[in-house]
Amino acid sequence: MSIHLTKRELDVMSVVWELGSATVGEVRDRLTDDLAYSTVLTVFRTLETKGHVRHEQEGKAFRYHPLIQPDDAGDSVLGRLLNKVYQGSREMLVTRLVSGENVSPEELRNIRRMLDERLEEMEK
Amino acid sequence: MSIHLTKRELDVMSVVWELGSATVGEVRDRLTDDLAYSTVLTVFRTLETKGHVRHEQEGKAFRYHPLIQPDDAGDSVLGRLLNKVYQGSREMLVTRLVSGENVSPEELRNIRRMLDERLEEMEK
DNA sequence: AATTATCTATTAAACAGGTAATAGTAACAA
DNA sequence: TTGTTACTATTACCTGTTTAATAGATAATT
Repeated sequence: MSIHLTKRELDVMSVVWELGSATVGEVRDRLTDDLAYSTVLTVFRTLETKGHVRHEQEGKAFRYHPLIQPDDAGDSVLGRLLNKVYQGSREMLVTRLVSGENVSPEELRNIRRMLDERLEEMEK
Repeated sequence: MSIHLTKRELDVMSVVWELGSATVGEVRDRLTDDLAYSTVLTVFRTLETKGHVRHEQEGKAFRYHPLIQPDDAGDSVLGRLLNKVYQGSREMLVTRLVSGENVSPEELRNIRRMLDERLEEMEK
């Protein structure tokens, strides 16, 4: 049902999503942790086995394409977080999300506007 | 730095937070998955090793008390989710959080009000 | 053509997570 | 006091995750 990614798998998928598609080398260069080439390759292998990416040949290398989107992976985490940590209260979760210094007023206003639109949508 | 809980650890902590404190039996009774007594005990053991709970004797049983709060555990998950899945965009995350059928207009309005208050707070 | 660099494939090993059986212990009930 | 019950302690096993060394293949370079 819901997709679970391990920490490393998420690290790799994150880069793939960001770039649209990626090779082992590209991912390796972007990861903060300095992993061996074969390590990143192994992660891609498992991701492919699980059906989360596919690859095509590009020169001598493989280029990997995502078969799942961020939301697919996010939903399960978000759901568990919501229920197990914030007792199902979206408000509590968002409250925590927007507390902290580095959150700009603009971002808050954007979120508010999004909520307005969604509320209007629901009225209809 | 940030606290990481595994799936089962989170299941157990969730009950402990909800009840304020809990014994192995109490947790076991509340979990949807039917785990052996010793399984739940083992999870408590690791939680205690990691410093997330402490216990005191109560009759012949142990009563476990939380040493971390929901937010402590939530922040790391939320942070990783925000950065790896939603590319740092809180708006994208909240958008996904409030999409879905079972979100009431009231809840959305409450969140909006919370944002208003927080925005006002920032003006000062 | 030979060398070098870059890639994939294979294999494996160390570690963490999840589960529980079994043994031992303490309290309680008859 | 003896048996039963509810608990903790110990130990172990299986699976998945993470990491990488090494070998083999392919492309680029000189």
